[in-house]
Amino acid sequence: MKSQMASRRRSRDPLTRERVLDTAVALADQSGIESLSMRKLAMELGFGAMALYKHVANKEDMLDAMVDVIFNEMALPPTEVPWREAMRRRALSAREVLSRHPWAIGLTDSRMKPGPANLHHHDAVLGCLRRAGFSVALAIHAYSTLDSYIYGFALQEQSLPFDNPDEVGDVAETMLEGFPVDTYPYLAETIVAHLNRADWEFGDEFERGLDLILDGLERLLKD
Amino acid sequence: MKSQMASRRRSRDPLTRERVLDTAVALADQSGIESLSMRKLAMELGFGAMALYKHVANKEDMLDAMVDVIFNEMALPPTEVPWREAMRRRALSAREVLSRHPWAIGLTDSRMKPGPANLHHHDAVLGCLRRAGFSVALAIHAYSTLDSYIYGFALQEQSLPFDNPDEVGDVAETMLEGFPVDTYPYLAETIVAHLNRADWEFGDEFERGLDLILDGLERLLKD
DNA sequence: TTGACAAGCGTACGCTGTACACCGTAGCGT
DNA sequence: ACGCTACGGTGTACAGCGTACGCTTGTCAA
Repeated sequence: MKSQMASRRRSRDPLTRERVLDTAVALADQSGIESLSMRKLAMELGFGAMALYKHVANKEDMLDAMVDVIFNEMALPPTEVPWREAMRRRALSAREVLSRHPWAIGLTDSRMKPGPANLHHHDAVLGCLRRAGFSVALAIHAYSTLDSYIYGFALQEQSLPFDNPDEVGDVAETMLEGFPVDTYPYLAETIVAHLNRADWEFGDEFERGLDLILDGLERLLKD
Repeated sequence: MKSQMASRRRSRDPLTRERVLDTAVALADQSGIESLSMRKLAMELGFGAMALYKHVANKEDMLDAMVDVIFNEMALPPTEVPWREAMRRRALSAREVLSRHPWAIGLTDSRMKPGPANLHHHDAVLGCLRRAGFSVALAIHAYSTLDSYIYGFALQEQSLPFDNPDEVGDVAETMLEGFPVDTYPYLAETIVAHLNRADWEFGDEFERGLDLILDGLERLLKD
């Protein structure tokens, strides 16, 4: 009789921190971080709002933990390949994860408290570089440059005014109508150029820039 | 008699959109964007909360406009110097502005509506590159790579756990106490290395990475 | 059996953004 | 000179937010 009751509500298994965080991430993915409220999250889980606070100190703490959850999704640099390929794979994975969870990027705002997954990731990346012969200073430099690029690209990608490649043409057209071509001649030129290349994907730029940076780092390492 | 009254309150001159935006930026700079509320902003200006809405459609609109205000602060690439130097100066200016207004970085979240200053800036940068001989595709590539780096660096800088170079030593020490050295050996190594270099500034990394990217772009341009 | 403890609930408080009705004044057409 | 309109600023009100606090209930140890 008790077990019959248990299956009435889809979420009547007990609440856990993990379940809270995973659901919060899912909700943020589908509706945006700004619309994620404790009440809605609790309702989604089938509990009262205050139940969450038994598993999470407060919303700040929850957001920090959510960031660590998505850090956990990013692939560590594989150890069995040369540093350049390892860094490349990690970067691609990081970008992919960040574009699945775009809200995580802006969340670093004043969020200067790294979680364990974050620390572990940092350690793995630094280790990969050090073992490949990078000095401590050069490893920091490489890391800083690569991560700046990765996060920055994700940030830009997220704020593009289109969501998928098909829309590029439409957006370009409406933009051209909107503003005077002679005020922004180069911008206009660029947009027109993309009207004719329906196959263009902003995402492809990522690997080109990444390789440019990796080339530079390789050169620095050789000296 | 009227003019005597006029000087009673420091803000009794009429409200303008510009005054609203400037004060909002100042308030965000000093107390963080998350504590910027319409009521507090209005009070700072010496008006009722709803008075703001005569000059700003809503908070979203205001935030968009604030971003454009800080875009206006960033130096355009100068036209009288070669492209590489022009890009370099623009990048340094952009970073400086973003580090004075850190809240602006995270604000691009879903803020895919560029203001006029933003568009003008884009146009100037693209123009600088095109005039220097970059093809449209290469100009986009260069722009995307540089801006990703600039924004990403600002993002990272903002989320560092220290606010000025003097604190680096202290933070490093407390971090080392906090976590097991053998769990994060490379991280620990890196921290220790910085304990001994009190003169290190994360900001210096910016120019090194920037030059690395500019080197790469120069090579691409030559082909 | 008792007693402690943990999980979840309900209510309430102070804060937020902003819709709406209202008012005084400046400027304009007549 | 008169009246009208439009505009800038105000006050109130409402729904939604994060969360402090006290309560109930179920579980397990002693």
